[in-house]
Amino acid sequence: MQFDKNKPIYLQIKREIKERIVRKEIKKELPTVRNLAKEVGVNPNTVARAYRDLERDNITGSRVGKGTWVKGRAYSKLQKEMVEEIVDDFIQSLYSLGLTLKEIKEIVEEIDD
Amino acid sequence: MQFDKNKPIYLQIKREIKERIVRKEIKKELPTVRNLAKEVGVNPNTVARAYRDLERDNITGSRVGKGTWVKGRAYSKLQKEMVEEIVDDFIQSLYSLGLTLKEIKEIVEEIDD
Amino acid sequence: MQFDKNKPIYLQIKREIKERIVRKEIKKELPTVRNLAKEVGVNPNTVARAYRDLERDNITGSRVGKGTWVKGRAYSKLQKEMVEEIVDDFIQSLYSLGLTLKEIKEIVEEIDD
Amino acid sequence: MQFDKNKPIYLQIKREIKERIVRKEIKKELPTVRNLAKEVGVNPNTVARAYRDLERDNITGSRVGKGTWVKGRAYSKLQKEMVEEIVDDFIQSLYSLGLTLKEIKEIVEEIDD
DNA sequence: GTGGTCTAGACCACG
DNA sequence: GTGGTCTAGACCACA
Repeated sequence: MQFDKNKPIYLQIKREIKERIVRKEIKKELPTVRNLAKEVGVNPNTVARAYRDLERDNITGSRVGKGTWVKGRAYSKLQKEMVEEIVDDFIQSLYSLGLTLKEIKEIVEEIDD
Repeated sequence: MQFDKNKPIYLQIKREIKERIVRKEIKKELPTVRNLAKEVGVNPNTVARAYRDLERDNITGSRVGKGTWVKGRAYSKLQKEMVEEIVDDFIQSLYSLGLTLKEIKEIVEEIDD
Repeated sequence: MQFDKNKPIYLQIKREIKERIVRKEIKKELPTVRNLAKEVGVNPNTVARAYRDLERDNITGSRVGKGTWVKGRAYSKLQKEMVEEIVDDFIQSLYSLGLTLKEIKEIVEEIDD
Repeated sequence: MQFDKNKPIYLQIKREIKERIVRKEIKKELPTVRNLAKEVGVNPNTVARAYRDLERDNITGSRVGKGTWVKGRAYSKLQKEMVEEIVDDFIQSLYSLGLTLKEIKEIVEEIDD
């Protein structure tokens, strides 16, 4: 995995996990701390910190000896929350530049990539 | 001014200035370092650093005793650059969640705020 | 049964058993390891560990083929010990916040739940 | 500072800080991470973790280069929250042993330590 | 084998 | 000088 060196790695891992959950690549069990650490090439502590954050946000649960898993209702909640946040930030950012909602919609309509 | 504590203040000030330029609230003269520092409630050093960055990015020019001003072609360049970056990030973020361009456009169309 | 994830399950089970003894819901015979494991939804090993602890603390006795039982004087001893510990912890915790015994007593008097 | 080896040190530090705030021994500025680490004899990372937790709980704020401080309304909120939690736990624990509110109140009235 | 905690030591950018 | 991040490596108790 490639990391943006300007952002904390543990936050990038956290986001990656959340995206995998929303894309349904992770349905229940998360990789173990050590396995993911090896996979992405970082220290296990760094992955553990991302996992701690996810659990604090009520997205995952864990138990020593049992592993880490996605909580029951996390998927649908996550999907909705993340899309909303991204859209809100987008609108807000363009508002800050003085664009109107009409102009924003026109810009998006013309995207063809 | 409210600052997001996860991002360096000097970068938030820099962005604020750029937004004011794009919104044409600043047309030529920037506030003095001291005045802006007082206005947003931070150390003058922090504002000075933002100003240094803006000059390095060729957006502003300055001379001792003459203050700081927006360079000639900065406005149109800035406007285009910032909008592009915001839109690209937006599309990329939703792609990462598995959405298609069609779905993204539908979401934006339905915004009514 | 609901478990506090910050405490070892076997300790929570141990406590649950002790509470049942003090509440006289268990007078002599303890449930078998397997039955209790099924009842509370954990691995029998975890229950077995709790039972081992109880026996080590001289609260229960067991013999193969005869099951596990509460020892003769355990009830009154347990009752006294547990209440004392809870009360001491309570007083100590409020002392740590700077409250006086008088204030603590007033708080308790006003409870009406 | 003495630590209970059965509980995570960072949680004990967190609690200690909260108690100091409620007792008004800390009014605004917290000790720096490194100073507190030296004072209590643990690794700075351990103190940093406690501080992170406090900030997550909206009790403190911090900035790199500026230090850590108690947030404006944290004191009164903390005082109330901590007392409530301790009292609730106390009542709940004795309920679990089968005591009635009347019995609990009698026990507390008789404390003379 | 699992997550959790802790130490030691390093580096970084902010203010 | 400050908090924040990261690595390396160790130990622990739980399941």
